[in-house]
Amino acid sequence: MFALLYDMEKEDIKNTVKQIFTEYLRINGHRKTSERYAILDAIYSIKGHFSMEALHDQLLNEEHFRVSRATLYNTIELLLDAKLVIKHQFGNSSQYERCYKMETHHHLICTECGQVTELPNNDLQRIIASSPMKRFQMSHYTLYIYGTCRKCINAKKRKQLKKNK
Amino acid sequence: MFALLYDMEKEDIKNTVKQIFTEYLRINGHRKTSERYAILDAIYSIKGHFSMEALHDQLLNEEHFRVSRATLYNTIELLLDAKLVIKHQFGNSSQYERCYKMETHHHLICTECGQVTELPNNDLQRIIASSPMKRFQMSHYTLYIYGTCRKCINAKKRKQLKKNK
DNA sequence: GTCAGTGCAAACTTTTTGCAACTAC
DNA sequence: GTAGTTGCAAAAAGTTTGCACTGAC
Repeated sequence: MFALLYDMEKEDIKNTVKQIFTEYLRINGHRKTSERYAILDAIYSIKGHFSMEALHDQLLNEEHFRVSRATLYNTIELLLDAKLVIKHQFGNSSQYERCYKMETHHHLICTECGQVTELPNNDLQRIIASSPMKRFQMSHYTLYIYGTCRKCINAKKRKQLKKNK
Repeated sequence: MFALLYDMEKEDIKNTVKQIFTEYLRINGHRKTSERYAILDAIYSIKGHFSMEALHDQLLNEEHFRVSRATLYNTIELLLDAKLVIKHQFGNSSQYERCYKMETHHHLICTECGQVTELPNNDLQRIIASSPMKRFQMSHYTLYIYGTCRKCINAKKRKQLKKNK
């Protein structure tokens, strides 16, 4: 039952972003192509952040929809502009994330293994949003906290112990 | 006189990071090569953030020292590990920045023109540093605030006015 | 019918890698 | 002398671009 409700909500969001995107395309004189809607749908089916490759795979394997990389990059650009997607740059390749109705969260990035986890913190969010900024109109922000995750802390400890034996 | 003092302080910092690096190399069993020290020196001669290309140019033109890209990437890796340099990823290429005795600052990134400016904010810094994080050992963080800079806000306004005429 | 959008492949940019030569230890 | 480092060039990875074809309007 709860799962069903959750799925309905997810479909709601998908429909809403589709409407927002349609409106965006209309205002900016862009065409409504099946590729663009397929890409938007795929993105809003992915839970966390994703790379271009992952998005391409999602489309191909889950939605059985093949698009060229050119179109992918093209469409992401529109979605960024429409504020439906946000771009990150941890690691070596760009990472993207859907951002409509997403809870605010920050990113913990392990410099040992590259794992990215999310850290919700509303207080921090509020403070940053109300931070005084002269001569600058803020649209969004990203906070990346680098360090060592539990797993890698333990791995390091084991390594150290072994060395001292 | 003040300029002189400032220069002396700058030399002080250069010497200190040199010592830290020497110690780092010793502990980790790496060799002390002239390339490594030249790169460190070049980095601490650059004021803000820099790309690999800019660093290569700085070495070639200002310090008259030629190193291969392989060595540059190699050495930056050591400097990151030694916590003497921090890595950013705005734009398309990685940007680096010296971080010994740097005042804490955050980055305002204009999504129109790509300009990056620095925003000092110690309150924010304190709050982030004391933010509770389970199972994660923080080493450093980066806060990027995206939006539109004054120059581009004005440019937009002018464009809008022109349109409405 | 027109032209924005797409797919494809080639080009470009940034970073990584393999290997021979070099040099710090 | 040995093994870590360097330079070079080639390869890899990620992104952009040019061009002919397609399809939204």
